[in-house]
Amino acid sequence: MQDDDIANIMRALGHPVRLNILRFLASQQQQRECCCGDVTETLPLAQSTVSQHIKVLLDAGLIERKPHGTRNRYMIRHDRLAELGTAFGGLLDGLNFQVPHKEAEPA
Amino acid sequence: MQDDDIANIMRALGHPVRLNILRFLASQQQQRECCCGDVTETLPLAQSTVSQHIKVLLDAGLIERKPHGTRNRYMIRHDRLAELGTAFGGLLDGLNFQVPHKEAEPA
DNA sequence: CGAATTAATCGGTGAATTGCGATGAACATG
DNA sequence: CATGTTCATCGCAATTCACCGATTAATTCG
Repeated sequence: MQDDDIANIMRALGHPVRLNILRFLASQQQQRECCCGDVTETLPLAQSTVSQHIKVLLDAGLIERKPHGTRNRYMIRHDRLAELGTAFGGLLDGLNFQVPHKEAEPA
Repeated sequence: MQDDDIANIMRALGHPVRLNILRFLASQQQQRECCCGDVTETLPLAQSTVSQHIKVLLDAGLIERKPHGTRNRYMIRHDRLAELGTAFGGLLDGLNFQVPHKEAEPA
């Protein structure tokens, strides 16, 4: 992964609302897939604003959209999270620090 | 670490120039401590711009300043990188939701 | 003290981000 | 076909970001 890619992803993660969205998607996706409205309900923001944040996460490749009827279902891209983990580990390694690697199986 | 803190640090890491600065500091600090001018030489940016980027990294707690004569020496805060590694690992863990064990259901 | 060095900070510009309400496309259903 | 639902997208305003040159504070040294 290039510096630009890493920086892009970092910027996508650089907003509390987007962290919340990611965590919400992660917590719900055991049972169901969430659409934009589901996310909006959990936040004190307008639908259009949430949609924008979702777009940022989409562009960063952290989530994917799956159209389903009149609504779009969003899900976390675990493959990309794995990539990110590796890249981030590499970054920290490069800064002369060993990453504490927990071995979590990406379901 | 709070979401806001994580988001702040992510935003600080969300610019290629700042990644370069961090890596440069890391690469040089084996031999010497670097001042703002040293960093500026390695980048196609004005001194004031580099100083701004350094300030962002300072505010995020990723580096520290040590005044030394007429110049300031900057060094990476490995303690904070360790914290960040832990927090980031926790974040990814939270997003890579664990699939419950098949036999783990309470009878 | 005066001159030089270093680098933070100020002021300005243009672009990007964050938020909103409103609009419109896509789809399901009566 | 008309209606309702969902939600991406389009302005729009306010704020922040990235960059620059110029200035200024602090320090060293002659």
